[in-house]
Amino acid sequence: MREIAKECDILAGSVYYHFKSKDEIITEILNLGIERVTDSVVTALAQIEGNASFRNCLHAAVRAHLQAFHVYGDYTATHLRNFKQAPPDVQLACKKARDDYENIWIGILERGRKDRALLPDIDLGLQRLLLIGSMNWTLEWFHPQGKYTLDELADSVVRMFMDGCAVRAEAD
Amino acid sequence: MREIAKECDILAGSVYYHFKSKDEIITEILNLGIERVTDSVVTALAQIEGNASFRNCLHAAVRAHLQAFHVYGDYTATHLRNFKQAPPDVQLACKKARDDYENIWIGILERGRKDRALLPDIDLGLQRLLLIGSMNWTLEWFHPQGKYTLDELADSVVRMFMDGCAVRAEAD
DNA sequence: GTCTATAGGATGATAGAC
DNA sequence: GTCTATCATCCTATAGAC
Repeated sequence: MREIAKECDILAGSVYYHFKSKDEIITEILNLGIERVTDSVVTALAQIEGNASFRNCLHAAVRAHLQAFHVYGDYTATHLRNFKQAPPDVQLACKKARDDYENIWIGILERGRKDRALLPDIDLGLQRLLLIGSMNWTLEWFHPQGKYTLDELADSVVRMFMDGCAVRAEAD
Repeated sequence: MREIAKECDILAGSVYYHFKSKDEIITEILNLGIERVTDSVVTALAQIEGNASFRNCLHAAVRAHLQAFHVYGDYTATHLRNFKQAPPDVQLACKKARDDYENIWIGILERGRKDRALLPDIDLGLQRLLLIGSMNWTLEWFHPQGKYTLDELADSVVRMFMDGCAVRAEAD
């Protein structure tokens, strides 16, 4: 609380005029994090043409998700890093926003299946969690100014999810 | 420190007979975490036959990595969850063990390329980080007693990494 | 809306007895 | 090897003045 107050050039006690408790601050930060990444993905999807392929939609969503915490998003990065460690009632207060965001991804992948762009025999729930996991874990190692650009990262994520890395038998 | 001591049925001050500081305890826990997952993967790779395919090797390593923090591994899970937030000198004290473990995965994927099992034009460094990320993030959502078994999880990870989820054009 | 002042408790760590 | 006792500092939060 003292550090937060200092950043605002006030003293610790004064923060309690704006927020009832530390947990209320955390709740607001975590919810802002989900709102930002939701906005980022929704906006990206709205900007592509109506007849874009599933692959292009997926690519736009992946890029927007990654951008949300690597380029703009302190709130989103904080959400990803700290949600699991937050107190139970704080986690509960984020549930709706998290579910809404999850449903966006469920919708994206379901569309892929409907378009026959995704294999019919895979578990979309499991694949979705692995896809999002591969993106979220980039918080641990990716730096936008480093060896790879964010666009290269997004390309690789889509490519691994869609095509994999294996050499296919030529007789396929 | 008081909680750690309680778990050992001693008092907080007595812990300092065994460890110089809290950071020394953290360092030891984090290093144990890497040692355990390293052992798990090395053992799994040693147990498969010498002429096993790259895909089988990868599968064994993936399964061992996931087992290390979902079945046995409190130390490994703690490492994954807390390394990034640990003090700089603690992180430094884990560097060697982490590099050694990373090199195991680099070796696995390089073998895949040498065997022509992996596409020649992908960046193995980037793919490795995405693969490991998709596994490590399962800490956030996977429960061994839940909807999916650990074996199903391992299968899905390998399948996404190798084959992807996209329907391939039949004319390929 | 911010301040001063402080309550009430937790924290990491130490000194010296046993 | 563990204890008692404690230091010095940190923390979240509150009450009341300005």
